[in-house]
Amino acid sequence: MEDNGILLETLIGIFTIEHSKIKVLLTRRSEEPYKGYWSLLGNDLAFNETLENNVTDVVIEQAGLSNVNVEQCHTFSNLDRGLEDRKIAVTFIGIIDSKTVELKRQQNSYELGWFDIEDIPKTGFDHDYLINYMIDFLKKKLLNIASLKLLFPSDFSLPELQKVYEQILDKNLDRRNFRKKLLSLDLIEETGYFNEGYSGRPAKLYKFKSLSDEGDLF
Amino acid sequence: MEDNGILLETLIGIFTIEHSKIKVLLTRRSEEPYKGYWSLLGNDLAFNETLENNVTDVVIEQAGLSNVNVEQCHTFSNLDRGLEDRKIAVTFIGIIDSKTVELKRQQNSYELGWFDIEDIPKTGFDHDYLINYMIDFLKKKLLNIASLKLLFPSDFSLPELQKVYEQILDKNLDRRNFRKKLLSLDLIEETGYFNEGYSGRPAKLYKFKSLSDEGDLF
DNA sequence: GCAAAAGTGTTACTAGTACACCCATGC
DNA sequence: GCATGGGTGTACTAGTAACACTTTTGC
Repeated sequence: MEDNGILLETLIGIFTIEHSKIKVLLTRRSEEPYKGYWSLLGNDLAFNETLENNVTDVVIEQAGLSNVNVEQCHTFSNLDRGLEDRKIAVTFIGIIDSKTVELKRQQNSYELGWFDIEDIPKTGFDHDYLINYMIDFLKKKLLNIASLKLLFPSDFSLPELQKVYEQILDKNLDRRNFRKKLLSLDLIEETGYFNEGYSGRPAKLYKFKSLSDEGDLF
Repeated sequence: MEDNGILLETLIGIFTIEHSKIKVLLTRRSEEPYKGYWSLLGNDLAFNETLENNVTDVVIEQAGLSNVNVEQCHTFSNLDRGLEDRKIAVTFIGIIDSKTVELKRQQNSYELGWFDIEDIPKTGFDHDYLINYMIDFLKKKLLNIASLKLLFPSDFSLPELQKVYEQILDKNLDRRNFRKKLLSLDLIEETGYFNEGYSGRPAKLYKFKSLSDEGDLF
C-alpha cells in the first residue's frame, strides 16, 4: 500500500483550572528539533495499540497523572506538518481537577509546565495551531455540566466557577444572576466550609450533588 | 518506525433530506469481502494527500457529487477493525441538499443508495457502528442554523423543516410554536410560491435571507 | 477605618409552552 | 362534502437581564 511511510502520532492537551484560570500542560523539549521550545505531550503510535491506549500511556508516563478524562479532538494531516517524515496527528484533550494534579505531581524525566491559555509560550512544530484548536474544542465541551464536574469535583466557590465561565464565554457575567442560575439547577450544595486566606470576604464552598445531571449550562 | 503496516482510510457518510427524512448515501460492495453488502464511501489514504483531499476525491468519484459540505467526525483505531491489515479509519460527514443531489446524479461504476437513517441495511465491516456514530454527530451539528441552511438552501416549507427537527430532537413539536420561533428569528422569508401537488392545503415555501446568521436553533 | 471581594432581592422583559379552530386543496 | 394537511392567536409560565447596597475579612 502507498501509505507506508505515513507516521501517526497522538498529541494531548491536558487542561486544568489553577487560581480560576484555564491552564494547559506542556513539556519542554530536551532534544532537537525545537530543543528548548515547549510542546504538547504525545507519542508515535505503535502497530499493536489503539490511539486511546497510546494516549493513556502518554498521560501516565509523560505527565505522571491518572484520573484524566480524555476525549478525541481532531486529526490533522497537512502534508507539511512533519519535518522530514509524513506525520499525521490525532489530537486529544484531557481534563483534570487541580487538586488531583497537586496530589499526583511526581518527578519524571520531563520538564513540565502549566500555562494560562491566554499566555501560551513559544511552541515547536505546529503545536501553537493545535493548541488553539484544542482550546476552542474544550470551551464547547465545558458548556456541559458533566464536563464542568471534572474540573470542579468539590470545594469550589461560585466566584471561581463564574470566572471560568467568563473565560469560556468571553464576557462578564452578573454575580447575582450567575448564582441564581446555578442554585436553581439544584446541582450543587454548600459544604459548610469557606475559601479562607484571600483578601475580602471568604466565599462559601460548594460541591456537586451526587446525582449526576446532564445538559448545557449556557 | 513501528507503524509501518498501519493503513489509513477515510470513510464518509453523506447525508441529505428526501421527503422530510434524513438519508445517508451508501454503496453496494461488488467485491469480497462483504460482497453484496452496503458500505460507506471511502478510500485508502495515499502518501502525498491530506485526509481532506482524499475525501473530496471520494465524494466526486464515488458519489458523483460536488458542493458537499464535509466535516471531520472521528478517528477509529480498534485493533480488530481491519480484516487482515491494521487499519485506522478517519471518518467524515457530508451534507448536501436534495435538489443538488438530483441535478448531479450521474452514472458511475458504483451502485449507490440513499437510506433512511432509521432503516439502515446490512453493512459490511464495522460500518454499522460508524454510521450510528456519524448520525449522532450529524444531529448535534444540525442544531446549528448554518448547517441547516446546507440542507435547505431554498424552497422549503415549515412543515418539512419541522419534521426534520422532530427526527433530530426525537420528539414532536407544536406546529404553531415552531412557526413562531422560526419566523421570530428573522432568518427566512416567503418566496411567494407554494408546495403544490400533495394532499391537503399547499404549504408556503420559504428561503433563507442572504444575511448569514449563526447560533443554535434548539 | 478602609480596601477587597462575597452575599443578597426585586422588577422588567423575553422566550417558551400549551392549546383549538379555520382554511385550501384533491378526490 | 369529506379527508388531508397547513395556517393562525392568546394566555400562562419560565428564564434571562438589569440593577445597588450590605457583609465579612485582612491589613
